[in-house]
Amino acid sequence: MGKNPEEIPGIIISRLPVYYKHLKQLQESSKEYISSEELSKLTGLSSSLIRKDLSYFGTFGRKSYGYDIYCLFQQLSIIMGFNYQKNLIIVGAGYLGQALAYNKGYEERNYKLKGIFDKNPKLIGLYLNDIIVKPVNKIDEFIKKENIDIAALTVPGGAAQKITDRLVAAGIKGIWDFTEVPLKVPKNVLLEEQNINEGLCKLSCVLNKEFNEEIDQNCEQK
Amino acid sequence: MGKNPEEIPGIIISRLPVYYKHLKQLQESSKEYISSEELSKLTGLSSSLIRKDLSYFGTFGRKSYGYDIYCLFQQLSIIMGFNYQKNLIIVGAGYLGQALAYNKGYEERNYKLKGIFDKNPKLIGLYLNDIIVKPVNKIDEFIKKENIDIAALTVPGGAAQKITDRLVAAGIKGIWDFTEVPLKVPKNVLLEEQNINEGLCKLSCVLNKEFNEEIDQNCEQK
DNA sequence: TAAGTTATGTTAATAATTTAACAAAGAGAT
DNA sequence: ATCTCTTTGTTAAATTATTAACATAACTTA
Repeated sequence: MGKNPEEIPGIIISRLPVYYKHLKQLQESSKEYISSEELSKLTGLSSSLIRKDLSYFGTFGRKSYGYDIYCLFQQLSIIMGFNYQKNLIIVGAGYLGQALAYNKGYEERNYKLKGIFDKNPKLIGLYLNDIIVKPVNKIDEFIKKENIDIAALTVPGGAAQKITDRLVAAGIKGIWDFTEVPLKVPKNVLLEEQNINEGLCKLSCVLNKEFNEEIDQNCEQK
Repeated sequence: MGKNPEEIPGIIISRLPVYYKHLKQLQESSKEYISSEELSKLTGLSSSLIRKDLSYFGTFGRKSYGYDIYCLFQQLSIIMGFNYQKNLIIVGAGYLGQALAYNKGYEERNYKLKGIFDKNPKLIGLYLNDIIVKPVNKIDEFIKKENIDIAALTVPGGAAQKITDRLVAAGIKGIWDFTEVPLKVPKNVLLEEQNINEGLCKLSCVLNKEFNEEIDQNCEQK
């Protein structure tokens, strides 16, 4: 049929990696099928929600068996676009950029790390995971020639918007943004904010809540 | 009053770092007040939603002026628990662990990096951002003695659950999880999954959607 | 001091998401 | 072949989240 104009709800997309992670692990077991009820126990999501999420993309289950683990994993891979190659560059070869250079997650998702760029002369020429760090002034040409789809942005906040504009002008399709500053990109460019420190915010926010509740309880007891 | 038993909805918590980021940047300008309407333009969230989110925590605005940028920033910091110190350790001193050792985000959020652990003898003894890498067998004692609240987990997937159990047994309050595997923790321990590669999933999922739509359109034209 | 603006905080309406319920399909047992 | 059991995919209900509307408060100008 082709559910063309309808966008996949972001909230569903955000759960796909959860299913993916568990199905990947399940493949190491001898289990062949898994029910939505079992998946529910593993993921903490309700079985109803899992069935609904999956049914959004098609009919993958088998009545009274459940889902074929291998097939569902393959289907999810296709849904998440892992079946064709995406070309990636890293912009900023500091500590975080280096960690991304050695990240193990690219291959299974069919991302191909094509280049690493920095403006610091001390880093240029360095090899990271067999890829040489190039000067950032070659970046525009490289994006066009090598058909780069996605740029991981790990530059200091002050430089971020300027380099972003440049990436956009060169035709980048998506930015995997590790900076801490608000970036502006045109609507046709994807911006995926991967703010590391957001996790710290959530953790202390909830810890703080629990901490305050303890205090409240102590007060009430008096 | 004390809104005790009610938990802060996760969806609101997830927007707090967005407000925080923009207010931080706004402090560099000479602006003193900002309206929900202006914040809406910056964040892309509706002004109504912004007012509602903020009103969840109290009455911070001033009629016909808007919000005092500095005060709101301070309030958000308190809400997210940045007003008291959280002690942090990094478990796993590989590339990602090293990047986290040099992460600049701790100080402003009042996280204190107290220790780094690894089992690899080649890494033990190494100094990362002036902190020595210790052997992982000292970790239990360290957590208790140094009152560690949060552990950043950057070990290989295979070792993750085992070390998690150990952290939990030692009394850790939260785990900032960078592994790719599903972890099990008891309900009283916070688990914040900071899966780096989730961003790649979302990016290619949406790119894939657009790619398929282009194909669909080409087919229809025939 | 009154009229006109601005922008909040909150209530009401709408939309999105999740859960619950169940009919239908299929498998296994008798 | 029939009965029972399992588990899906889907429809309906309940819940949660977002947007729109507006009364109220406070500032500005005349």
